[in-house]
Amino acid sequence: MPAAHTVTRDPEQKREAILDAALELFADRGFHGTSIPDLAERAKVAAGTIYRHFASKEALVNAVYQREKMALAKALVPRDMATSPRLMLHAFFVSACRYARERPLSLAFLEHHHHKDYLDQASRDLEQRMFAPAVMFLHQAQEQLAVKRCDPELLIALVWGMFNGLVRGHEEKRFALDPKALAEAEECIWQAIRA
Amino acid sequence: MPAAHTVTRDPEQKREAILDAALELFADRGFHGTSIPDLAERAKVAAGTIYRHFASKEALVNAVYQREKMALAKALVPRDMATSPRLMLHAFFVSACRYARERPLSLAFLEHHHHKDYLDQASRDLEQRMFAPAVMFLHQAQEQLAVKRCDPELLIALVWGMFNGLVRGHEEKRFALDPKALAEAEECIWQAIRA
DNA sequence: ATTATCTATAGATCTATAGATAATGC
DNA sequence: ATTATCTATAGATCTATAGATAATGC
Repeated sequence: MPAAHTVTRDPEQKREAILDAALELFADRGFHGTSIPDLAERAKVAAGTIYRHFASKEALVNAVYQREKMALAKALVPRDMATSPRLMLHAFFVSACRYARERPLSLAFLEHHHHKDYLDQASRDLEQRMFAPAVMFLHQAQEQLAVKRCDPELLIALVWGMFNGLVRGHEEKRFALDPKALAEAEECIWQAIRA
Repeated sequence: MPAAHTVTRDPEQKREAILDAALELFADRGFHGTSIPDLAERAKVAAGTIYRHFASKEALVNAVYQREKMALAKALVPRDMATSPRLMLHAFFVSACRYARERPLSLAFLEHHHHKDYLDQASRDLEQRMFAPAVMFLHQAQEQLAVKRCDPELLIALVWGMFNGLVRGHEEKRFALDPKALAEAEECIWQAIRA
């Protein structure tokens, strides 16, 4: 049994603590706005310890990016492709809103660090994988004549743009996102893409 | 006539050169990612000169923010309120796209510096003034039963979100914004908000 | 004995300013 | 003579590391 003042020594736990602190501070102040001592203090870890887990500050931000991007991609993957296009959009919208509610810092971090020059190729590649199921769904829905026959990438940009606008407006307290507002927003998104 | 190696000494011109350099570098690398020597080099000015024109780095970024936000607000103000809601949206969309095409750095800067903690009250207040005409237009269009009767702020968030998604997707070369794609996108936006 | 962590700090930045220099106005 | 600009640098950061310390495994 360790002494009372002893802190955790499980390396994996420290690593997670550093990643969690990095998510919070990078989301809040940005990459260049956050210093290693800031991160160390928030993670309750010495500054030097960070460099035992990550080769550099850039390697750390890439690790956070990949962890969060994969978490978001997983949260948005559809349960089943069998239902109607309208119900598929509903499922997507509900999943996205749940993620925004449960992991707001993750979404803010991903928005702020999108396509920054310190992100490496592995981080950038996750962008493609994230929207791949959505592109497939849209193709299918277009063949059923349920969705407008534009470039699926264009439709995705519009839908994701609306969702981001919604999240941002809510964060800035320009409107509340009660069930009524969410239902209205979902219907707007559907009208935007339906054939 | 000044000697050949002499650089400009018009203070107003230096000030503009500093603001222009700041727009470019802050848009590209962010506030904390840009140093005073970086700015001085880009503006072809000595580092000390920047502090003669702006009290601090924060005062400089606020000056850029206010200049660009006002330019965008001016570009988006409708010429006349007499036409139909559909034509009003068309005029807005055309204006926004022209701004994105002609001043891409301005739009990127405003997106990246939106609601950052180093922005002062004067910078934040411009947000309200920018969307005021849009809110008025939406109220009017709702009374004509041309636009969905949701909270106008919600509709603005969706429309502006779609426009941002469009610009970002284009920057990332996920799709081209030729006249056909622009017309399709405009129609999606209209379908999203129409009654 | 080995390995993770912390302490302390080297060396390279960064913001901001003080004082020297050069260009204009009277 | 006055004012903008530049040069040089003080002082406060920052990233990253070297070496000391503390916790575990054999």
